[in-house]
Amino acid sequence: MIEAASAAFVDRGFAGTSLDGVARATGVTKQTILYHFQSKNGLLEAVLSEAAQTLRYELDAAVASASPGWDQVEAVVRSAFALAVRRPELLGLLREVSRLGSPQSDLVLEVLKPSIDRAIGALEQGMARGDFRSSDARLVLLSSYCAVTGVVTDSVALKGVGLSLDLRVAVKLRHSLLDFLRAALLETL
Amino acid sequence: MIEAASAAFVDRGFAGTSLDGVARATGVTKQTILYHFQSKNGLLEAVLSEAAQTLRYELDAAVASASPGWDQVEAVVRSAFALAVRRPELLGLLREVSRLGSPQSDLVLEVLKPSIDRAIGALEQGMARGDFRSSDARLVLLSSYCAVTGVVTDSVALKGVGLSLDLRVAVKLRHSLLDFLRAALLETL
DNA sequence: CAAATCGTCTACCATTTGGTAAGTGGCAAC
DNA sequence: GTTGCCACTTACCAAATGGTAGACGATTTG
Repeated sequence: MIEAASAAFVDRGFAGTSLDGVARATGVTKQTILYHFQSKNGLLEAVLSEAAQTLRYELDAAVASASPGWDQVEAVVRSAFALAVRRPELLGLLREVSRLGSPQSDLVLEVLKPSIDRAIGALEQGMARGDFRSSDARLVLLSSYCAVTGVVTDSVALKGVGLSLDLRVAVKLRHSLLDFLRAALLETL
Repeated sequence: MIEAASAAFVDRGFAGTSLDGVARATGVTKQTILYHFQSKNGLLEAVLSEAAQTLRYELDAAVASASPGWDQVEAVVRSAFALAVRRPELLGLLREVSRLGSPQSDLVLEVLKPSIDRAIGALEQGMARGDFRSSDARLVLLSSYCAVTGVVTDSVALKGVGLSLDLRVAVKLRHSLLDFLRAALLETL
Protein backbone atom coordinates (compact mmCIF):
# COMPACT_ATOMS: atom_id res chain seq x y z
CA MET A 1 0.00 0.00 0.00
CA ILE A 2 2.72 2.43 0.98
CA GLU A 3 4.77 1.17 -1.93
CA ALA A 4 1.94 1.73 -4.38
CA ALA A 5 1.42 5.21 -2.98
CA SER A 6 5.13 6.01 -3.18
CA ALA A 7 5.28 4.93 -6.79
CA ALA A 8 2.22 6.98 -7.65
CA PHE A 9 3.44 10.09 -5.82
CA VAL A 10 6.75 9.87 -7.65
CA ASP A 11 5.51 9.49 -11.15
CA ARG A 12 2.26 11.43 -11.04
CA GLY A 13 3.07 13.78 -8.19
CA PHE A 14 1.08 14.17 -4.99
CA ALA A 15 -1.59 16.37 -6.50
CA GLY A 16 -1.79 14.16 -9.57
CA THR A 17 -2.38 11.03 -7.54
CA SER A 18 -5.92 10.03 -6.61
CA LEU A 19 -6.82 7.85 -3.67
CA ASP A 20 -8.98 5.81 -6.01
CA GLY A 21 -5.94 5.17 -8.16
CA VAL A 22 -3.81 4.03 -5.25
CA ALA A 23 -6.71 1.94 -4.01
CA ARG A 24 -7.14 0.24 -7.38
CA ALA A 25 -3.40 -0.47 -7.54
CA THR A 26 -3.51 -2.00 -4.07
CA GLY A 27 -6.70 -3.98 -4.59
CA VAL A 28 -8.73 -2.31 -1.88
CA THR A 29 -11.22 0.53 -1.85
CA LYS A 30 -10.41 4.15 -1.22
CA GLN A 31 -12.17 4.02 2.14
CA THR A 32 -9.80 1.36 3.37
CA ILE A 33 -6.92 3.70 2.72
CA LEU A 34 -8.71 6.50 4.53
CA TYR A 35 -9.39 4.14 7.42
CA HIS A 36 -5.66 3.53 7.86
CA PHE A 37 -4.32 7.01 7.12
CA GLN A 38 -7.20 9.38 7.94
CA SER A 39 -6.60 11.57 4.89
CA LYS A 40 -4.61 11.84 1.69
CA ASN A 41 -2.15 13.97 3.57
CA GLY A 42 -1.88 11.29 6.22
CA LEU A 43 -0.94 8.82 3.52
CA LEU A 44 1.70 11.21 2.22
CA GLU A 45 3.16 11.62 5.65
CA ALA A 46 3.33 7.87 6.18
CA VAL A 47 5.04 7.45 2.82
CA LEU A 48 7.55 10.21 3.52
CA SER A 49 8.28 8.99 7.00
CA GLU A 50 8.98 5.48 5.79
CA ALA A 51 11.14 6.76 2.94
CA ALA A 52 13.14 9.10 5.14
CA GLN A 53 13.84 6.40 7.69
CA THR A 54 14.92 3.91 5.03
CA LEU A 55 17.17 6.51 3.48
CA ARG A 56 18.74 7.33 6.78
CA TYR A 57 19.28 3.70 7.56
CA GLU A 58 20.89 2.93 4.20
CA LEU A 59 23.15 5.95 4.18
CA ASP A 60 24.23 5.52 7.77
CA ALA A 61 25.08 1.90 7.05
CA ALA A 62 27.18 2.99 4.06
CA VAL A 63 29.04 5.54 6.14
CA ALA A 64 29.65 3.03 8.93
CA SER A 65 30.99 0.45 6.50
CA ALA A 66 33.94 2.54 5.36
CA SER A 67 36.86 4.29 6.95
CA PRO A 68 36.82 8.10 7.14
CA GLY A 69 37.97 10.00 4.07
CA TRP A 70 37.40 9.25 0.42
CA ASP A 71 36.31 5.69 1.15
CA GLN A 72 33.24 6.97 2.93
CA VAL A 73 32.30 9.25 0.07
CA GLU A 74 32.63 6.35 -2.32
CA ALA A 75 30.57 4.09 -0.07
CA VAL A 76 27.77 6.63 0.14
CA VAL A 77 27.67 7.19 -3.60
CA ARG A 78 27.67 3.44 -4.22
CA SER A 79 24.87 3.05 -1.74
CA ALA A 80 22.88 5.83 -3.38
CA PHE A 81 23.22 4.20 -6.79
CA ALA A 82 22.31 0.81 -5.39
CA LEU A 83 19.23 2.39 -3.86
CA ALA A 84 18.37 4.12 -7.11
CA VAL A 85 18.32 0.74 -8.81
CA ARG A 86 16.68 -1.24 -6.01
CA ARG A 87 14.11 1.30 -4.91
CA PRO A 88 13.98 4.06 -7.49
CA GLU A 89 10.99 5.70 -5.86
CA LEU A 90 12.95 6.57 -2.72
CA LEU A 91 15.15 9.19 -4.33
CA GLY A 92 12.27 10.22 -6.55
CA LEU A 93 10.28 11.07 -3.46
CA LEU A 94 12.95 13.51 -2.38
CA ARG A 95 12.27 15.34 -5.60
CA GLU A 96 8.59 15.48 -5.00
CA VAL A 97 9.15 16.63 -1.44
CA SER A 98 11.33 19.47 -2.60
CA ARG A 99 8.38 20.67 -4.66
CA LEU A 100 5.88 20.27 -1.88
CA GLY A 101 7.95 22.34 0.52
CA SER A 102 6.91 22.86 4.11
CA PRO A 103 5.56 21.28 6.17
CA GLN A 104 6.11 17.99 4.36
CA SER A 105 9.75 18.74 3.71
CA ASP A 106 10.31 19.41 7.40
CA LEU A 107 9.19 15.91 8.19
CA VAL A 108 11.86 14.45 5.93
CA LEU A 109 14.55 16.92 6.90
CA GLU A 110 14.01 16.25 10.57
CA VAL A 111 14.75 12.57 10.07
CA LEU A 112 17.72 13.19 7.80
CA LYS A 113 19.20 16.14 9.67
CA PRO A 114 21.49 14.11 11.95
CA SER A 115 22.95 12.28 8.97
CA ILE A 116 23.41 15.53 7.09
CA ASP A 117 25.16 17.15 10.00
CA ARG A 118 27.39 14.15 10.44
CA ALA A 119 28.25 14.26 6.73
CA ILE A 120 29.17 17.92 6.96
CA GLY A 121 31.28 17.17 10.03
CA ALA A 122 33.05 14.32 8.26
CA LEU A 123 33.83 16.52 5.24
CA GLU A 124 35.19 19.24 7.50
CA GLN A 125 37.40 16.79 9.31
CA GLY A 126 38.60 15.43 5.99
CA MET A 127 39.49 18.97 4.96
CA ALA A 128 41.24 19.62 8.24
CA ARG A 129 43.24 16.42 7.80
CA GLY A 130 44.16 17.47 4.27
CA ASP A 131 42.30 14.55 2.68
CA PHE A 132 39.97 16.92 0.85
CA ARG A 133 40.46 20.26 -0.77
CA SER A 134 39.44 23.00 1.65
CA SER A 135 36.17 24.79 1.03
CA ASP A 136 32.69 25.18 2.49
CA ALA A 137 31.65 21.65 3.42
CA ARG A 138 27.94 22.50 3.25
CA LEU A 139 28.23 23.63 -0.34
CA VAL A 140 30.32 20.64 -1.32
CA LEU A 141 27.76 18.31 0.18
CA LEU A 142 24.95 20.16 -1.54
CA SER A 143 26.60 20.03 -4.95
CA SER A 144 27.45 16.37 -4.58
CA TYR A 145 23.98 15.52 -3.39
CA CYS A 146 22.39 17.35 -6.30
CA ALA A 147 24.70 15.74 -8.82
CA VAL A 148 24.03 12.23 -7.53
CA THR A 149 20.28 12.50 -7.07
CA GLY A 150 19.87 14.45 -10.28
CA VAL A 151 21.74 11.91 -12.31
CA VAL A 152 19.68 8.99 -11.03
CA THR A 153 16.27 10.65 -10.98
CA ASP A 154 16.22 12.96 -13.99
CA SER A 155 15.37 10.58 -16.79
CA VAL A 156 14.73 13.47 -19.16
CA ALA A 157 18.22 14.86 -18.66
CA LEU A 158 19.55 11.39 -19.34
CA LYS A 159 17.51 11.22 -22.51
CA GLY A 160 18.86 14.63 -23.43
CA VAL A 161 22.40 13.27 -23.64
CA GLY A 162 21.14 10.17 -25.42
CA LEU A 163 21.06 7.67 -22.58
CA SER A 164 18.46 5.85 -20.55
CA LEU A 165 18.86 4.37 -17.10
CA ASP A 166 19.46 0.65 -17.23
CA LEU A 167 21.89 -1.27 -15.08
CA ARG A 168 24.81 -0.93 -17.50
CA VAL A 169 24.36 2.82 -17.78
CA ALA A 170 23.97 3.11 -14.02
CA VAL A 171 27.34 1.46 -13.47
CA LYS A 172 29.00 3.70 -16.02
CA LEU A 173 27.30 6.70 -14.50
CA ARG A 174 28.45 5.80 -11.04
CA HIS A 175 31.98 5.31 -12.25
CA SER A 176 31.98 8.63 -14.05
CA LEU A 177 30.43 10.45 -11.13
CA LEU A 178 32.96 9.01 -8.72
CA ASP A 179 35.76 10.15 -11.01
CA PHE A 180 34.15 13.55 -11.11
CA LEU A 181 33.80 13.78 -7.33
CA ARG A 182 37.26 12.40 -6.72
CA ALA A 183 38.81 15.03 -8.93
CA ALA A 184 36.73 17.75 -7.31
CA LEU A 185 37.32 16.70 -3.72
CA LEU A 186 40.88 15.40 -3.53
CA GLU A 187 43.75 17.78 -3.23
CA THR A 188 46.03 15.79 -5.52
CA LEU A 189 45.40 13.09 -8.06
CA MET B 1 -0.56 34.85 -18.50
CA ILE B 2 2.22 32.48 -19.52
CA GLU B 3 4.27 33.80 -16.63
CA ALA B 4 1.50 33.17 -14.15
CA ALA B 5 1.03 29.67 -15.53
CA SER B 6 4.77 28.97 -15.38
CA ALA B 7 4.94 30.05 -11.78
CA ALA B 8 1.94 27.92 -10.88
CA PHE B 9 3.23 24.85 -12.71
CA VAL B 10 6.56 25.16 -10.93
CA ASP B 11 5.34 25.52 -7.41
CA ARG B 12 2.15 23.48 -7.46
CA GLY B 13 2.98 21.14 -10.32
CA PHE B 14 0.99 20.71 -13.52
CA ALA B 15 -1.63 18.42 -11.97
CA GLY B 16 -1.84 20.62 -8.90
CA THR B 17 -2.52 23.74 -10.92
CA SER B 18 -6.10 24.65 -11.79
CA LEU B 19 -7.08 26.79 -14.72
CA ASP B 20 -9.30 28.78 -12.37
CA GLY B 21 -6.24 29.52 -10.27
CA VAL B 22 -4.17 30.73 -13.20
CA ALA B 23 -7.16 32.73 -14.40
CA ARG B 24 -7.58 34.42 -11.04
CA ALA B 25 -3.88 35.25 -10.92
CA THR B 26 -4.09 36.75 -14.39
CA GLY B 27 -7.32 38.64 -13.83
CA VAL B 28 -9.34 36.91 -16.52
CA THR B 29 -11.72 33.97 -16.50
CA LYS B 30 -10.80 30.38 -17.13
CA GLN B 31 -12.60 30.45 -20.45
CA THR B 32 -10.33 33.18 -21.72
CA ILE B 33 -7.38 30.91 -21.12
CA LEU B 34 -9.14 28.08 -22.91
CA TYR B 35 -9.94 30.46 -25.75
CA HIS B 36 -6.23 31.16 -26.27
CA PHE B 37 -4.78 27.73 -25.56
CA GLN B 38 -7.63 25.28 -26.32
CA SER B 39 -6.91 23.10 -23.30
CA LYS B 40 -4.86 22.87 -20.11
CA ASN B 41 -2.35 20.81 -22.05
CA GLY B 42 -2.21 23.50 -24.69
CA LEU B 43 -1.30 26.00 -22.00
CA LEU B 44 1.41 23.68 -20.73
CA GLU B 45 2.83 23.31 -24.21
CA ALA B 46 2.91 27.05 -24.73
CA VAL B 47 4.64 27.53 -21.39
CA LEU B 48 7.22 24.84 -22.12
CA SER B 49 7.86 26.07 -25.59
CA GLU B 50 8.49 29.61 -24.41
CA ALA B 51 10.71 28.38 -21.59
CA ALA B 52 12.74 26.10 -23.81
CA GLN B 53 13.33 28.82 -26.35
CA THR B 54 14.37 31.34 -23.73
CA LEU B 55 16.72 28.83 -22.20
CA ARG B 56 18.27 28.03 -25.52
CA TYR B 57 18.70 31.68 -26.32
CA GLU B 58 20.32 32.49 -22.98
CA LEU B 59 22.67 29.53 -22.99
CA ASP B 60 23.69 30.01 -26.60
CA ALA B 61 24.43 33.64 -25.87
CA ALA B 62 26.60 32.62 -22.93
CA VAL B 63 28.52 30.12 -25.04
CA ALA B 64 29.02 32.63 -27.82
CA SER B 65 30.30 35.25 -25.40
CA ALA B 66 33.32 33.24 -24.31
CA SER B 67 36.29 31.57 -25.95
CA PRO B 68 36.36 27.76 -26.13
CA GLY B 69 37.58 25.90 -23.09
CA TRP B 70 37.04 26.62 -19.42
CA ASP B 71 35.85 30.16 -20.14
CA GLN B 72 32.79 28.78 -21.89
CA VAL B 73 31.95 26.50 -19.00
CA GLU B 74 32.22 29.40 -16.61
CA ALA B 75 30.09 31.60 -18.83
CA VAL B 76 27.34 28.98 -19.01
CA VAL B 77 27.31 28.42 -15.27
CA ARG B 78 27.21 32.17 -14.65
CA SER B 79 24.38 32.49 -17.08
CA ALA B 80 22.49 29.65 -15.41
CA PHE B 81 22.82 31.29 -12.02
CA ALA B 82 21.79 34.65 -13.39
CA LEU B 83 18.75 32.99 -14.89
CA ALA B 84 17.99 31.23 -11.62
CA VAL B 85 17.85 34.62 -9.93
CA ARG B 86 16.12 36.54 -12.70
CA ARG B 87 13.60 33.94 -13.78
CA PRO B 88 13.61 31.17 -11.20
CA GLU B 89 10.63 29.45 -12.77
CA LEU B 90 12.58 28.63 -15.94
CA LEU B 91 14.86 26.05 -14.37
CA GLY B 92 12.05 24.95 -12.11
CA LEU B 93 10.03 24.07 -15.18
CA LEU B 94 12.76 21.69 -16.31
CA ARG B 95 12.20 19.84 -13.07
CA GLU B 96 8.50 19.59 -13.61
CA VAL B 97 9.04 18.45 -17.19
CA SER B 98 11.32 15.69 -16.06
CA ARG B 99 8.46 14.38 -13.94
CA LEU B 100 5.89 14.72 -16.69
CA GLY B 101 7.98 12.70 -19.11
CA SER B 102 6.91 12.18 -22.71
CA PRO B 103 5.48 13.70 -24.75
CA GLN B 104 5.97 17.02 -22.94
CA SER B 105 9.64 16.38 -22.33
CA ASP B 106 10.17 15.71 -26.03
CA LEU B 107 8.93 19.18 -26.81
CA VAL B 108 11.59 20.71 -24.59
CA LEU B 109 14.33 18.33 -25.59
CA GLU B 110 13.73 18.98 -29.26
CA VAL B 111 14.37 22.68 -28.76
CA LEU B 112 17.37 22.15 -26.53
CA LYS B 113 18.93 19.25 -28.43
CA PRO B 114 21.13 21.34 -30.74
CA SER B 115 22.57 23.21 -27.77
CA ILE B 116 23.14 19.96 -25.89
CA ASP B 117 24.91 18.41 -28.84
CA ARG B 118 27.04 21.47 -29.28
CA ALA B 119 27.95 21.38 -25.60
CA ILE B 120 28.98 17.74 -25.85
CA GLY B 121 31.02 18.56 -28.94
CA ALA B 122 32.72 21.46 -27.17
CA LEU B 123 33.59 19.28 -24.19
CA GLU B 124 35.01 16.59 -26.46
CA GLN B 125 37.14 19.11 -28.30
CA GLY B 126 38.35 20.49 -25.00
CA MET B 127 39.33 16.99 -23.97
CA ALA B 128 41.06 16.38 -27.27
CA ARG B 129 42.96 19.63 -26.87
CA GLY B 130 43.97 18.62 -23.37
CA ASP B 131 42.04 21.46 -21.73
CA PHE B 132 39.79 19.03 -19.88
CA ARG B 133 40.39 15.70 -18.26
CA SER B 134 39.44 12.94 -20.70
CA SER B 135 36.22 11.07 -20.02
CA ASP B 136 32.74 10.59 -21.44
CA ALA B 137 31.59 14.09 -22.35
CA ARG B 138 27.92 13.13 -22.12
CA LEU B 139 28.29 12.01 -18.56
CA VAL B 140 30.31 15.05 -17.59
CA LEU B 141 27.65 17.30 -19.07
CA LEU B 142 24.92 15.38 -17.30
CA SER B 143 26.61 15.56 -13.91
CA SER B 144 27.35 19.23 -14.28
CA TYR B 145 23.84 19.99 -15.43
CA CYS B 146 22.34 18.11 -12.50
CA ALA B 147 24.64 19.79 -10.01
CA VAL B 148 23.85 23.28 -11.30
CA THR B 149 20.10 22.91 -11.71
CA GLY B 150 19.77 20.95 -8.49
CA VAL B 151 21.61 23.55 -6.48
CA VAL B 152 19.45 26.39 -7.73
CA THR B 153 16.08 24.64 -7.73
CA ASP B 154 16.13 22.32 -4.73
CA SER B 155 15.27 24.67 -1.92
CA VAL B 156 14.73 21.78 0.46
CA ALA B 157 18.26 20.48 -0.08
CA LEU B 158 19.49 24.00 0.57
CA LYS B 159 17.50 24.11 3.76
CA GLY B 160 18.95 20.73 4.66
CA VAL B 161 22.43 22.19 4.82
CA GLY B 162 21.14 25.25 6.62
CA LEU B 163 20.94 27.75 3.78
CA SER B 164 18.26 29.50 1.78
CA LEU B 165 18.58 31.00 -1.67
CA ASP B 166 19.10 34.73 -1.55
CA LEU B 167 21.44 36.71 -3.72
CA ARG B 168 24.37 36.45 -1.34
CA VAL B 169 24.05 32.68 -1.05
CA ALA B 170 23.63 32.40 -4.80
CA VAL B 171 26.94 34.14 -5.40
CA LYS B 172 28.69 31.93 -2.87
CA LEU B 173 27.07 28.89 -4.37
CA ARG B 174 28.14 29.84 -7.85
CA HIS B 175 31.67 30.41 -6.67
CA SER B 176 31.78 27.09 -4.88
CA LEU B 177 30.26 25.22 -7.78
CA LEU B 178 32.71 26.76 -10.22
CA ASP B 179 35.58 25.69 -7.97
CA PHE B 180 34.06 22.26 -7.86
CA LEU B 181 33.67 22.00 -11.62
CA ARG B 182 37.08 23.48 -12.27
CA ALA B 183 38.73 20.88 -10.10
CA ALA B 184 36.71 18.10 -11.68
CA LEU B 185 37.21 19.19 -15.28
CA LEU B 186 40.71 20.57 -15.52
CA GLU B 187 43.67 18.28 -15.88
CA THR B 188 45.93 20.34 -13.63
CA LEU B 189 45.24 23.06 -11.11
C1' DC C 1 -21.77 -17.27 24.23
C1' DA C 2 -21.96 -12.17 24.13
C1' DA C 3 -19.72 -8.01 23.32
C1' DA C 4 -16.59 -5.32 21.41
C1' DT C 5 -13.10 -4.33 18.07
C1' DC C 6 -11.22 -4.36 13.59
C1' DG C 7 -10.71 -4.16 8.63
C1' DT C 8 -13.26 -3.61 4.77
C1' DC C 9 -17.16 -2.56 2.00
C1' DT C 10 -21.38 0.04 -0.24
C1' DA C 11 -23.65 4.22 -0.58
C1' DC C 12 -23.49 9.00 -0.60
C1' DC C 13 -22.09 13.94 -0.75
C1' DA C 14 -20.07 18.56 -1.61
C1' DT C 15 -16.63 20.57 -4.17
C1' DT C 16 -13.53 21.17 -7.77
C1' DT C 17 -12.04 20.31 -12.25
C1' DG C 18 -11.44 20.69 -17.40
C1' DG C 19 -14.26 21.75 -20.99
C1' DT C 20 -18.65 23.31 -24.00
C1' DA C 21 -22.26 26.56 -25.56
C1' DA C 22 -23.98 30.69 -26.29
C1' DG C 23 -23.83 35.17 -25.91
C1' DT C 24 -21.83 40.47 -25.58
C1' DG C 25 -19.36 44.65 -26.52
C1' DG C 26 -15.87 46.79 -29.32
C1' DC C 27 -13.69 47.63 -33.56
C1' DA C 28 -12.26 47.26 -38.31
C1' DA C 29 -13.67 46.76 -43.31
C1' DC C 30 -16.61 47.39 -46.91
C1' DG D 1 -24.32 51.29 -41.05
C1' DT D 2 -24.14 46.73 -41.14
C1' DT D 3 -21.38 42.74 -41.32
C1' DG D 4 -17.95 39.98 -39.36
C1' DC D 5 -14.24 39.12 -36.38
C1' DC D 6 -12.00 39.31 -31.86
C1' DA D 7 -11.23 38.97 -26.92
C1' DC D 8 -13.78 37.91 -23.31
C1' DT D 9 -17.80 36.75 -20.36
C1' DT D 10 -21.77 34.21 -18.03
C1' DA D 11 -24.06 29.96 -17.61
C1' DC D 12 -23.65 25.25 -17.55
C1' DC D 13 -22.12 20.30 -17.33
C1' DA D 14 -20.24 15.66 -16.63
C1' DA D 15 -16.62 13.52 -14.37
C1' DA D 16 -13.51 12.94 -10.74
C1' DT D 17 -11.96 13.91 -6.14
C1' DG D 18 -11.40 13.81 -0.99
C1' DG D 19 -14.11 12.65 2.65
C1' DT D 20 -18.35 10.95 5.78
C1' DA D 21 -21.82 7.53 7.49
C1' DG D 22 -23.19 3.32 8.32
C1' DA D 23 -23.46 -1.67 7.62
C1' DC D 24 -21.35 -6.31 7.49
C1' DG D 25 -18.52 -10.21 8.59
C1' DA D 26 -14.55 -11.93 11.02
C1' DT D 27 -11.72 -12.10 15.01
C1' DT D 28 -10.63 -11.27 19.64
C1' DT D 29 -11.91 -10.70 24.52
C1' DG D 30 -14.44 -11.11 28.84
